[in-house]
Amino acid sequence: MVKLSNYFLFTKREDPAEAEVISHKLMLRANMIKKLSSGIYLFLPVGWRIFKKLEAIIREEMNKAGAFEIYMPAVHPATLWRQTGRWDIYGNEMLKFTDRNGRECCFGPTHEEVVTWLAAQEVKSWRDLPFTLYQIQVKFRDEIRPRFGVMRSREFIMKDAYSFGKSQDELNEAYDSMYKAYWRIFSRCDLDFKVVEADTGAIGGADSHEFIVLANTGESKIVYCPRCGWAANTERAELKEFKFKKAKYTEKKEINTGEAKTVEEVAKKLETDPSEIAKSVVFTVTFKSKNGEFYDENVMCVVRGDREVNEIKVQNFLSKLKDETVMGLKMYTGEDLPFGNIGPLGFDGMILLDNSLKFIDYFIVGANKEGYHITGIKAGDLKGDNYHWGDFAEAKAGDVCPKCGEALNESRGIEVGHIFKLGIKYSEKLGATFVDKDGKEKPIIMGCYGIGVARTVASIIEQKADKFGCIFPHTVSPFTVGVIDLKANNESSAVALNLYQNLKAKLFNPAILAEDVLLDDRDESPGVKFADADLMGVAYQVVVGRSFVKEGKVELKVRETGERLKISPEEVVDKITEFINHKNKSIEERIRSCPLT
RNA sequence: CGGGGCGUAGCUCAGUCCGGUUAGAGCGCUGGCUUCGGGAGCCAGAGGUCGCAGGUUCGACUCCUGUCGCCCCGACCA
Repeated sequence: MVKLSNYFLFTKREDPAEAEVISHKLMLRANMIKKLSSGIYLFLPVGWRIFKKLEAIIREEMNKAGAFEIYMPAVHPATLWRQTGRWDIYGNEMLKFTDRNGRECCFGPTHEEVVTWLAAQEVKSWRDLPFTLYQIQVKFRDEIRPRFGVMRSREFIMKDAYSFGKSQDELNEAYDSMYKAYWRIFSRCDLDFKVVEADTGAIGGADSHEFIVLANTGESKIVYCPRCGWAANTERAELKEFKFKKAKYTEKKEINTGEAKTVEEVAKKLETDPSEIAKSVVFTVTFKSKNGEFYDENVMCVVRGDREVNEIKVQNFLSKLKDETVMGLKMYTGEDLPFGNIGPLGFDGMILLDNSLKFIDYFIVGANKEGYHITGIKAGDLKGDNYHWGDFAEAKAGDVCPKCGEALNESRGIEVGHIFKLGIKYSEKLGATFVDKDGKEKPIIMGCYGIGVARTVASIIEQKADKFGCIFPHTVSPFTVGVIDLKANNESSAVALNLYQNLKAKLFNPAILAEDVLLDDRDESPGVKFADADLMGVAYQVVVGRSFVKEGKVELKVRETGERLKISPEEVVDKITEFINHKNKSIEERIRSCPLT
């Protein structure tokens, strides 16, 4: 029985001071979540119902994709994480502690180590493969700055899946099947999302895609091609060519640029385009060598002046080049360099040159001397053992699509899902091997696949909310139907109760082990009831009030479209079923648009 | 980790600069009456060790020191 008169719901009229973005404000106001401490939240009945409905969708799709559900512990021994080297790499984001016996532990930020340990324990033969395991479980990541409510919280629940196979083909197959499952999951949430090529970050591996919900408040930036559909995270987007520029200064010459330091200042002073200035940035890069020692090295990165350096690309390039782990990089802060006048000619150290510099005939570099720059430099002038050409620039709108040449669009979004082809990165280190048909012992080939469950809920709100509150499709709405009893007269309440009984029998939802219908029987004014139903995002609202007294009809309102119908109480169940079927059809259509079939 | 801001009733905030009786408002809450289609009205009421700990002072919500918590920005292009 969900009668609001005795339900646990305390909605707020005003925006809480602590919230910045719409989804966070609404989740707090609708009493879906409650903050206990920075980045740590309780889920309350309304919020937990939404969560449970989404969780059930995820579980259903994972099972349909052939994955097996398990549950792994939150607390892990340090030894496992030391074996993969991630005890250090994960750094302060991992919550570490020591138990009463002095054993070092961590609260798991992810589960590659544990699940690979499991596979190492159990898998022996090629006959045992392939399989995919998943769990919906709590994680802890001690984020630098938790933000936006449950969108970036420290403790959070993630669906994480791990595939194990004996060949690249089997990995590809598992990867594609997760891709399709994710497509179905986010389609069933009625989300507008894009799948983009992504960087693999701390998890590691080769191929990777992110599922990004388009929203202006998102923390991810993506570029996508309006013609061929190619899309990538700007951190990752491989750029092959740039719009070619012609330089104003073609003569090689040292010139006085005085106080001009930034690219913009120098370009203004020389009355030319910023793209003609080479932007030189020096990083202090911390490496971890094979024998576990940390050391720093200064590396210069040079991009065309209209570009920005992409640190992740720099990091990935360096770790591949040296075959060592890059722990991180910072801007170099030493006093010995003439900042604003530094350049790749005569710099003592490794120099990374971005391909964008090849798309201008001549450019201007810092002279490594206070107040001076050198004009008329060609890409060919930068030669030597310490020079490395590569892709180090961040993609942005207007860039050339590497697949078809069209100008790219840029958008912001929220990363709700991420899939990786891990390969043998973890299985090798943790001894997860199998004996193949040829009698040889080989490492298992792995993939991993994650969804932020609460983040997905927040992103639905973020993308759909209006001035009245949350909007959900019935698939994840806290209540598919809300019967609002305005207590117009004695008879009307009986009709409302009756409607509620009929609907809840029909709309019992096994996902939440409860009926999916709400009865607002509170002694409140009509405005309060309408406002609360809208705030929570009740998908279909049946109002029993004035029109019932006048004409014996109730009003059916569709939250998403605002559409209102006056119908007799007998028609309500059929009409709602009709709306739901219609919505399901459009969701089906979205599912069918998946590029993988 | 650096910078900024905030902490006063359940919530949103005044008051603090310039120390001085019983610390305020709106919303919410309790009781009563009226009302009943988009956050109703009137009346009566409850609710606060002013984040915490020290200090200065005849006197501290107010000034000083420390501490805890929360939020925002930055930690990236010289």
